[in-house]
Amino acid sequence: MAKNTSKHSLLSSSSDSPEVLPRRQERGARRIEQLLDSAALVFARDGYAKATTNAIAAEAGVSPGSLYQFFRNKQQIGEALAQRLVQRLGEVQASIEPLDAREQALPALVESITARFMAFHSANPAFEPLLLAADASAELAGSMQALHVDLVARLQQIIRARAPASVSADRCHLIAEVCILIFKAMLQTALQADSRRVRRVEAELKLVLVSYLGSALDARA
Amino acid sequence: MAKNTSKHSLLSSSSDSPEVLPRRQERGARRIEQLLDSAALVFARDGYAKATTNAIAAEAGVSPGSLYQFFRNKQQIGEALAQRLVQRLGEVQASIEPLDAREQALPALVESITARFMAFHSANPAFEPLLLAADASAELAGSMQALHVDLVARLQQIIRARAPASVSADRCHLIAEVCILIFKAMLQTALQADSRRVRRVEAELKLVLVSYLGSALDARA
Amino acid sequence: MAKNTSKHSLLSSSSDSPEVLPRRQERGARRIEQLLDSAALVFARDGYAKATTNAIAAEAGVSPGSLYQFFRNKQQIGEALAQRLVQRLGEVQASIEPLDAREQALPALVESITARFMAFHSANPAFEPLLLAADASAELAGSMQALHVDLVARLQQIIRARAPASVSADRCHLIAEVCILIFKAMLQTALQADSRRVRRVEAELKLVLVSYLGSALDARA
Amino acid sequence: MAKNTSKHSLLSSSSDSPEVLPRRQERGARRIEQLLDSAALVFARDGYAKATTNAIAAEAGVSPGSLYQFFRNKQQIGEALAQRLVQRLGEVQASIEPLDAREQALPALVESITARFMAFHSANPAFEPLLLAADASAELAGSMQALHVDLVARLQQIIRARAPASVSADRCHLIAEVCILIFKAMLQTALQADSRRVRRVEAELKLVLVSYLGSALDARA
DNA sequence: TATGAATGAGTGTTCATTCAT
DNA sequence: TATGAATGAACACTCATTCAT
Repeated sequence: MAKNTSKHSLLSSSSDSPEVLPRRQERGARRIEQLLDSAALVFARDGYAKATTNAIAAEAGVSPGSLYQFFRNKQQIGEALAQRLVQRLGEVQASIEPLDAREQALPALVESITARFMAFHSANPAFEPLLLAADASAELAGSMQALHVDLVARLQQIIRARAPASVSADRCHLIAEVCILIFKAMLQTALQADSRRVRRVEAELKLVLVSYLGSALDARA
Repeated sequence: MAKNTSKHSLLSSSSDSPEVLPRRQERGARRIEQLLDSAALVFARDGYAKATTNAIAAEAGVSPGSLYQFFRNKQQIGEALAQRLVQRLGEVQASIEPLDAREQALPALVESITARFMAFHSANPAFEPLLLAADASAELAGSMQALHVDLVARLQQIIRARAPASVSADRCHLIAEVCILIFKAMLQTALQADSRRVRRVEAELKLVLVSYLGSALDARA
Repeated sequence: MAKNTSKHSLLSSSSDSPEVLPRRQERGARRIEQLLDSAALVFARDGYAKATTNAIAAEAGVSPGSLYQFFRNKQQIGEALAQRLVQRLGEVQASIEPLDAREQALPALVESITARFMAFHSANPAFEPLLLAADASAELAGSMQALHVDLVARLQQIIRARAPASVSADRCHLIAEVCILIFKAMLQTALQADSRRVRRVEAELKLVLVSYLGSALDARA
Repeated sequence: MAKNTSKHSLLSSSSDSPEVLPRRQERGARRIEQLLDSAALVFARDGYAKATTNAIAAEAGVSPGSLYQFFRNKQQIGEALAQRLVQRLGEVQASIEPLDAREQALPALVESITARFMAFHSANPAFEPLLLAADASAELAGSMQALHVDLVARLQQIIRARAPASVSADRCHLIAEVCILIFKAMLQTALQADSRRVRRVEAELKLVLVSYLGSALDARA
């Protein structure tokens, strides 16, 4: 039942699971985390395409060969990173109490979702380069798709809680998808040097979401 | 009418006569167009980062060396392509009669702008990979910036024509910028195989824009 | 006696134990020697400018990539070779008992210095192409400068031992420098096919040196 | 008898030869001179090996194709330049009254020869890079050999005039050869930035020559 | 398990030379 | 004759991946 025996769980410890994990696996899991951290750093610094596996290994202070003990190839590193992001997203959401979507005013709702999204982005610097790489070269599309789907699913739940009965589940899904698209757009401006401009664009995108959700979730729609 | 509207000449004209361009330069310009066409194809197929200059040359049916007769390096090919997009955008806009922005209903306005944008995208397959490359690696950021600025400026004009006096030019600029961001997001879904889903997302993004512009350009705002 | 007199290590030692060098590093150092040998051969055969890194790798029986595991680029290969020459020069000088410069007659002194110089040249076929490359393209000038300086310094010592007190250290330096210049000129004839002519020129250059040193070190000068 | 119908003669004019040269050839000769001037410049700037034919053409303001109308390949350009140097050397020598070798004191003789040599070097910036290229890659050795031989022959004459009868022609040749070697060594220092050092070395090399010639031409030798 | 040397196809780019105009 | 585009083999160098130790 406990799903968090997953190797890569940040929270897993040797005692939280009834079956005691061998030291070996534990060490291996720690190593993987460490390597993914380095990969995230390098991807964030150089972008996925320009990042080299050697640079990742060097960043982690291990040899290239060691890297390949844990990952079949570069792509798999990206995929594992994406998986980790999915998982962390889950942890974040689980750790905080769910938004009281029904009660909050739309602007406040958008504000809080946005804030979380941006916070997640800040805390996970590999988030955005992976998103871009997935769009740009389709080699990561598969694994990032999982992240996308996860993101959409989470948002869909919130939206459904808020939507009038007249709005179908399917429609909610679509709406969630579009919101995610807009969040991604936001992400890409977030990198820019001019932070004042970034803040203005962010504020504006919140307005976009509020307006859009206002129309889309209108009971009369 | 005059032939020297030659658009992309990288060659310095010997300036003998303003009227007649030497055959040589004409041929050179044609070659450049042809090479850019091939580059666009390859960028669209493989993405900017994975595209190789040799592949571009092969696609154009010329030797690698020929490519470098016209472009200093790979980056410059991307830049020239971006320039060409800027210019084509201008041509498109010039060729059609200006939108009567003041008269059209908001949905119709959004519809027509979107349609043009998507048509441009379809007609220029390199548009989107370049956009992505610019976001992903910053080596094209400079030249794509120009395209972005151009896009924003054009949209800003339309928006200003439509906006009430209470909305400042600066704000119009911001609004235009945000719209472009949303258009870009649209682009990225446009590539997907499932065309039905694409159409639904597109329809939804139009709703996004209509809602947003409705709020943003509201005289009472 | 200790093994860690390893000479050319470009690798940072992990400094675990001063006594026993890891096998790895030893192998690496050997490989570097081997690669430099091949480089010396190829430089000697083709000259520095025309030598290709691929040819050097092929000569060493390794892949091009292997070369770059040890050297950043072609220039660095030349530089490492120059360093090795400097070091070997030191070894040679250390291995033989110092010339009793004060006692020997000038012709005998010149003869023995010349003989060593030419022997060194014969034993190190890359000596001369590197010297030429340094003169011709300035990209190796820096590292060959070191060799030049070393050469001059060694000769200066010998000359000072011999010179009367009236000759300043500075002047000795200049004299040494000029002698080295003449040695270099000698080197360039040493390559020629006609060995009889070579021997005659060599004999003549010794006369040059004897005459010159005779004048320059004359107590009355 | 008149040997200066040679195409490349700097001094040839349409009237100095009994057979009137067609305009075509005249123009061609001028073009060749012009191209060689550019080549000299580029060789002096970049060295022979790094100089590109395209750069030479560009420097001359002509197309690469034009260059190959006059020279079969890069090597031939170097060779033509060498030939021109030989010829200019002849002109220089012819234009000034011959050294009164017999009368001058040795130091004065050396001084004047050196001065001419260095002046020639300054006036012909391609002199030295070609010399180096000839030594470094043997592809120019043939044509530079001609220059070398010419140089030696000229010097041999002077030396013979000065040498006592006891010194054979053959020996004079050898002496001349060695002097040229020393001159070349001088050339290589002449490029250096530190002009004070250059002058000191030059002075010293004159001493070398005086001492050497003093010994070599001594009647008792 | 960890290392780091080894691999080798492939990358962007160059440049002497040719050729159509 | 002059042009400049075209050529293409070659170059220096990279990097994802493998392998001997």
